[in-house]
Amino acid sequence: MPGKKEQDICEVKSFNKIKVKAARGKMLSDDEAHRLAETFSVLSDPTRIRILHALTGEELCVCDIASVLGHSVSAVSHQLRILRNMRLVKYRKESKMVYYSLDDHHITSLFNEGLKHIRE
Amino acid sequence: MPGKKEQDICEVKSFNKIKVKAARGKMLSDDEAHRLAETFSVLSDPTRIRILHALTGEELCVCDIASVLGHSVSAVSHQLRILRNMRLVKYRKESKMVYYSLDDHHITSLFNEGLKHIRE
DNA sequence: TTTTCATTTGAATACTTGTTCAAGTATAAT
DNA sequence: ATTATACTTGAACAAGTATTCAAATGAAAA
Repeated sequence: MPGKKEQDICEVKSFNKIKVKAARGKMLSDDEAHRLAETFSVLSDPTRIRILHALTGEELCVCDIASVLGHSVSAVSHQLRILRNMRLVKYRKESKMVYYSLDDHHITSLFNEGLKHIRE
Repeated sequence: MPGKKEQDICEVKSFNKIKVKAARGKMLSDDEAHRLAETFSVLSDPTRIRILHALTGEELCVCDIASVLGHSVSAVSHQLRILRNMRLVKYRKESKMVYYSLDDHHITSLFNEGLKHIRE
Protein backbone atom coordinates (compact mmCIF):
# COMPACT_ATOMS: atom_id res chain seq x y z
CA MET A 1 0.00 0.00 0.00
CA PRO A 2 2.01 2.98 -1.17
CA GLY A 3 1.52 6.05 1.01
CA LYS A 4 -1.50 4.68 2.83
CA LYS A 5 -1.79 5.22 6.54
CA GLU A 6 -3.93 2.90 8.52
CA GLN A 7 -6.23 5.70 9.69
CA ASP A 8 -7.35 6.17 6.10
CA ILE A 9 -10.47 4.09 6.43
CA CYS A 10 -12.09 5.75 3.44
CA GLU A 11 -11.22 7.74 0.38
CA VAL A 12 -13.08 10.81 1.54
CA LYS A 13 -11.05 13.87 2.45
CA SER A 14 -11.94 15.63 5.63
CA PHE A 15 -11.88 19.38 6.06
CA ASN A 16 -11.64 19.65 9.73
CA LYS A 17 -9.43 16.88 10.95
CA ILE A 18 -9.76 17.92 14.57
CA LYS A 19 -13.55 17.77 14.53
CA VAL A 20 -13.46 14.52 12.58
CA LYS A 21 -11.05 12.96 15.02
CA ALA A 22 -13.17 14.12 17.96
CA ALA A 23 -16.33 12.77 16.36
CA ARG A 24 -14.63 9.47 15.57
CA GLY A 25 -13.51 9.20 19.18
CA LYS A 26 -16.99 9.30 20.65
CA MET A 27 -18.50 7.43 17.71
CA LEU A 28 -21.12 4.81 18.34
CA SER A 29 -19.82 1.34 17.67
CA ASP A 30 -21.22 -0.46 14.67
CA ASP A 31 -22.84 -2.90 17.02
CA GLU A 32 -24.54 -0.20 19.07
CA ALA A 33 -25.75 1.64 15.98
CA HIS A 34 -27.27 -1.57 14.65
CA ARG A 35 -28.92 -2.53 17.92
CA LEU A 36 -30.35 0.96 18.29
CA ALA A 37 -31.66 0.97 14.73
CA GLU A 38 -33.17 -2.47 15.26
CA THR A 39 -34.91 -1.28 18.41
CA PHE A 40 -36.55 1.58 16.57
CA SER A 41 -37.39 -0.53 13.55
CA VAL A 42 -39.68 -2.72 15.64
CA LEU A 43 -41.79 0.38 16.14
CA SER A 44 -41.52 1.54 12.54
CA ASP A 45 -44.50 -0.36 11.19
CA PRO A 46 -48.13 0.83 11.50
CA THR A 47 -49.46 -2.68 12.05
CA ARG A 48 -47.09 -3.37 14.93
CA ILE A 49 -47.82 0.05 16.38
CA ARG A 50 -51.54 -0.69 16.33
CA ILE A 51 -51.06 -4.14 17.83
CA LEU A 52 -49.05 -2.73 20.71
CA HIS A 53 -51.57 0.01 21.23
CA ALA A 54 -54.48 -2.43 21.20
CA LEU A 55 -52.72 -4.40 23.91
CA THR A 56 -52.37 -1.45 26.28
CA GLY A 57 -54.79 -2.16 29.07
CA GLU A 58 -55.72 -5.74 28.39
CA GLU A 59 -54.58 -8.96 26.84
CA LEU A 60 -56.20 -10.12 23.61
CA CYS A 61 -56.19 -13.34 21.60
CA VAL A 62 -54.83 -13.37 18.06
CA CYS A 63 -58.26 -13.50 16.54
CA ASP A 64 -59.44 -10.46 18.48
CA ILE A 65 -56.35 -8.48 17.57
CA ALA A 66 -57.00 -9.29 13.94
CA SER A 67 -60.60 -8.25 14.37
CA VAL A 68 -59.66 -4.94 15.99
CA LEU A 69 -57.15 -4.13 13.29
CA GLY A 70 -59.12 -5.43 10.35
CA HIS A 71 -56.20 -7.56 9.19
CA SER A 72 -55.92 -11.25 8.45
CA VAL A 73 -55.04 -13.57 11.31
CA SER A 74 -51.96 -14.68 9.43
CA ALA A 75 -50.62 -11.17 8.93
CA VAL A 76 -51.14 -10.44 12.61
CA SER A 77 -49.47 -13.68 13.63
CA HIS A 78 -46.41 -12.87 11.55
CA GLN A 79 -46.10 -9.48 13.23
CA LEU A 80 -46.68 -10.98 16.65
CA ARG A 81 -43.74 -13.26 16.05
CA ILE A 82 -41.50 -10.24 15.50
CA LEU A 83 -42.84 -8.59 18.66
CA ARG A 84 -42.34 -11.87 20.51
CA ASN A 85 -38.76 -12.26 19.31
CA MET A 86 -37.96 -8.74 20.45
CA ARG A 87 -39.64 -9.46 23.79
CA LEU A 88 -42.15 -6.67 23.40
CA VAL A 89 -45.10 -8.96 24.00
CA LYS A 90 -45.59 -12.10 26.00
CA TYR A 91 -48.21 -14.79 25.55
CA ARG A 92 -50.18 -17.30 27.48
CA LYS A 93 -51.91 -20.35 26.07
CA GLU A 94 -55.36 -21.30 27.21
CA SER A 95 -56.66 -24.37 25.45
CA LYS A 96 -56.66 -23.52 21.75
CA MET A 97 -56.31 -19.84 22.22
CA VAL A 98 -53.24 -17.69 22.70
CA TYR A 99 -53.48 -14.49 24.66
CA TYR A 100 -50.95 -11.76 24.06
CA SER A 101 -50.05 -8.88 26.33
CA LEU A 102 -47.37 -6.21 26.60
CA ASP A 103 -44.05 -7.21 28.05
CA ASP A 104 -41.34 -4.58 27.83
CA HIS A 105 -42.24 -1.47 29.82
CA HIS A 106 -39.14 0.29 28.59
CA ILE A 107 -40.29 0.15 24.99
CA THR A 108 -43.75 1.29 25.91
CA SER A 109 -42.18 4.43 27.33
CA LEU A 110 -40.49 4.93 23.94
CA PHE A 111 -43.90 4.38 22.38
CA ASN A 112 -45.48 7.05 24.54
CA GLU A 113 -42.62 9.48 23.92
CA GLY A 114 -43.31 9.02 20.23
CA LEU A 115 -47.01 9.63 20.70
CA LYS A 116 -46.32 12.87 22.56
CA HIS A 117 -44.11 13.89 19.68
CA ILE A 118 -46.67 13.47 16.92
CA ARG A 119 -49.47 14.93 19.02
CA GLU A 120 -47.73 18.05 20.23
CA MET B 1 -75.24 -7.95 0.79
CA PRO B 2 -77.24 -10.75 2.35
CA GLY B 3 -76.96 -10.81 6.12
CA LYS B 4 -74.05 -8.44 6.29
CA LYS B 5 -74.01 -5.73 8.91
CA GLU B 6 -71.91 -2.66 8.31
CA GLN B 7 -69.82 -3.23 11.43
CA ASP B 8 -68.38 -6.35 9.80
CA ILE B 9 -65.25 -4.69 8.60
CA CYS B 10 -63.40 -7.96 8.30
CA GLU B 11 -64.10 -11.64 7.90
CA VAL B 12 -62.47 -12.53 11.19
CA LYS B 13 -64.70 -13.74 13.99
CA SER B 14 -64.04 -12.22 17.35
CA PHE B 15 -64.17 -14.18 20.56
CA ASN B 16 -64.67 -11.41 22.97
CA LYS B 17 -66.88 -8.81 21.35
CA ILE B 18 -66.82 -6.58 24.40
CA LYS B 19 -63.04 -6.41 24.52
CA VAL B 20 -62.87 -5.97 20.77
CA LYS B 21 -65.37 -3.15 20.87
CA ALA B 22 -63.48 -1.48 23.71
CA ALA B 23 -60.18 -1.83 21.89
CA ARG B 24 -61.68 -0.49 18.68
CA GLY B 25 -63.02 2.49 20.59
CA LYS B 26 -59.65 3.72 21.82
CA MET B 27 -57.90 2.57 18.64
CA LEU B 28 -55.22 4.74 17.12
CA SER B 29 -56.38 6.29 13.89
CA ASP B 30 -54.74 5.05 10.73
CA ASP B 31 -53.19 8.44 10.33
CA GLU B 32 -51.70 8.46 13.82
CA ALA B 33 -50.37 4.92 13.47
CA HIS B 34 -48.68 5.86 10.22
CA ARG B 35 -47.19 9.07 11.55
CA LEU B 36 -45.90 7.27 14.61
CA ALA B 37 -44.38 4.48 12.54
CA GLU B 38 -42.82 7.05 10.23
CA THR B 39 -41.28 8.86 13.19
CA PHE B 40 -39.62 5.69 14.41
CA SER B 41 -38.56 4.61 10.95
CA VAL B 42 -36.33 7.66 10.61
CA LEU B 43 -34.35 6.23 13.50
CA SER B 44 -34.44 2.68 12.22
CA ASP B 45 -31.33 2.84 10.04
CA PRO B 46 -27.77 2.47 11.40
CA THR B 47 -26.37 5.09 9.05
CA ARG B 48 -28.88 7.72 10.09
CA ILE B 49 -28.34 6.82 13.74
CA ARG B 50 -24.62 7.35 13.33
CA ILE B 51 -25.08 10.62 11.47
CA LEU B 52 -27.32 11.99 14.22
CA HIS B 53 -24.91 10.81 16.87
CA ALA B 54 -21.93 12.38 15.09
CA LEU B 55 -23.81 15.67 15.06
CA THR B 56 -24.39 15.76 18.81
CA GLY B 57 -22.14 18.50 20.07
CA GLU B 58 -21.09 20.17 16.87
CA GLU B 59 -22.01 20.85 13.31
CA LEU B 60 -20.16 19.04 10.53
CA CYS B 61 -19.98 19.41 6.77
CA VAL B 62 -21.13 16.56 4.53
CA CYS B 63 -17.59 15.57 3.71
CA ASP B 64 -16.60 15.32 7.36
CA ILE B 65 -19.66 13.27 8.23
CA ALA B 66 -18.76 10.89 5.42
CA SER B 67 -15.23 10.73 6.73
CA VAL B 68 -16.35 9.97 10.26
CA LEU B 69 -18.71 7.25 9.13
CA GLY B 70 -16.51 5.76 6.45
CA HIS B 71 -19.29 6.03 3.87
CA SER B 72 -19.41 7.70 0.47
CA VAL B 73 -20.41 11.35 0.32
CA SER B 74 -23.32 10.42 -1.90
CA ALA B 75 -24.74 7.85 0.49
CA VAL B 76 -24.49 10.34 3.34
CA SER B 77 -26.12 13.07 1.28
CA HIS B 78 -29.05 10.80 0.46
CA GLN B 79 -29.58 10.06 4.15
CA LEU B 80 -29.18 13.72 5.08
CA ARG B 81 -32.01 14.52 2.73
CA ILE B 82 -34.28 12.17 4.65
CA LEU B 83 -33.21 13.71 7.96
CA ARG B 84 -33.72 17.17 6.46
CA ASN B 85 -37.20 16.35 5.20
CA MET B 86 -38.17 15.05 8.61
CA ARG B 87 -36.71 18.22 10.20
CA LEU B 88 -34.25 16.30 12.33
CA VAL B 89 -31.29 18.26 11.06
CA LYS B 90 -30.86 21.79 9.81
CA TYR B 91 -28.16 23.14 7.56
CA ARG B 92 -26.24 26.29 6.87
CA LYS B 93 -24.36 27.07 3.68
CA GLU B 94 -20.96 28.66 3.79
CA SER B 95 -19.50 29.19 0.35
CA LYS B 96 -19.28 25.75 -1.22
CA MET B 97 -19.76 23.84 1.97
CA VAL B 98 -22.90 22.82 3.81
CA TYR B 99 -22.84 22.45 7.57
CA TYR B 100 -25.39 20.22 9.22
CA SER B 101 -26.50 20.24 12.83
CA LEU B 102 -29.25 18.73 14.94
CA ASP B 103 -32.64 20.38 14.84
CA ASP B 104 -35.38 18.51 16.62
CA HIS B 105 -34.65 18.24 20.36
CA HIS B 106 -37.71 16.10 20.83
CA ILE B 107 -36.36 13.34 18.62
CA THR B 108 -32.98 13.49 20.29
CA SER B 109 -34.74 12.65 23.54
CA LEU B 110 -36.23 9.61 21.78
CA PHE B 111 -32.72 8.81 20.59
CA ASN B 112 -31.34 8.94 24.12
CA GLU B 113 -34.22 6.89 25.49
CA GLY B 114 -33.31 4.25 22.92
CA LEU B 115 -29.65 4.38 23.92
CA LYS B 116 -30.54 3.86 27.56
CA HIS B 117 -32.59 0.89 26.51
CA ILE B 118 -29.86 -0.96 24.63
CA ARG B 119 -27.23 -0.11 27.23
CA GLU B 120 -29.14 -1.07 30.35
C1' DT C 1 -14.43 31.96 -19.03
C1' DT C 2 -12.82 27.73 -17.73
C1' DT C 3 -11.72 24.72 -14.12
C1' DT C 4 -12.16 22.89 -9.64
C1' DC C 5 -14.56 21.43 -5.77
C1' DA C 6 -18.53 20.33 -2.33
C1' DT C 7 -22.72 18.75 -2.59
C1' DT C 8 -27.04 17.06 -4.63
C1' DT C 9 -29.75 14.22 -7.52
C1' DG C 10 -31.62 10.38 -10.67
C1' DA C 11 -31.34 5.81 -12.20
C1' DA C 12 -29.98 1.17 -11.39
C1' DT C 13 -29.27 -2.58 -8.36
C1' DA C 14 -29.38 -5.43 -4.38
C1' DC C 15 -31.56 -6.10 -0.23
C1' DT C 16 -35.19 -5.98 3.14
C1' DT C 17 -39.90 -6.22 4.56
C1' DG C 18 -45.14 -6.90 4.93
C1' DT C 19 -48.95 -9.37 3.23
C1' DT C 20 -51.29 -13.23 1.17
C1' DC C 21 -52.11 -17.94 0.30
C1' DA C 22 -51.77 -22.61 1.31
C1' DA C 23 -50.24 -26.02 4.22
C1' DG C 24 -49.06 -27.53 8.86
C1' DT C 25 -49.65 -27.97 14.30
C1' DA C 26 -52.08 -28.69 18.16
C1' DT C 27 -56.06 -28.84 20.99
C1' DA C 28 -60.99 -29.58 21.69
C1' DA C 29 -65.50 -31.25 20.28
C1' DT C 30 -68.37 -34.78 17.94
C1' DA D 1 -61.09 -41.57 14.72
C1' DT D 2 -62.83 -37.62 12.40
C1' DT D 3 -63.85 -32.90 12.20
C1' DA D 4 -63.48 -28.19 13.61
C1' DT D 5 -61.04 -24.47 15.47
C1' DA D 6 -57.07 -21.20 16.77
C1' DC D 7 -52.95 -20.31 15.57
C1' DT D 8 -48.29 -20.72 13.22
C1' DT D 9 -45.27 -21.13 9.42
C1' DG D 10 -42.97 -21.24 4.69
C1' DA D 11 -42.96 -19.68 0.10
C1' DA D 12 -44.05 -16.25 -3.17
C1' DC D 13 -44.93 -11.68 -4.50
C1' DA D 14 -45.06 -6.73 -4.27
C1' DA D 15 -43.49 -2.64 -2.37
C1' DG D 16 -40.04 -0.09 -0.09
C1' DT D 17 -35.19 1.22 0.93
C1' DA D 18 -29.98 1.95 1.06
C1' DT D 19 -26.00 2.23 -1.64
C1' DT D 20 -23.41 3.01 -5.82
C1' DC D 21 -22.35 5.24 -10.03
C1' DA D 22 -22.64 8.87 -13.16
C1' DA D 23 -24.29 13.19 -14.21
C1' DA D 24 -25.80 17.81 -12.68
C1' DT D 25 -25.69 22.07 -9.84
C1' DG D 26 -23.67 25.99 -7.99
C1' DA D 27 -20.04 28.63 -5.96
C1' DA D 28 -15.20 29.89 -5.78
C1' DA D 29 -10.53 29.95 -7.78
C1' DA D 30 -7.49 30.32 -11.69
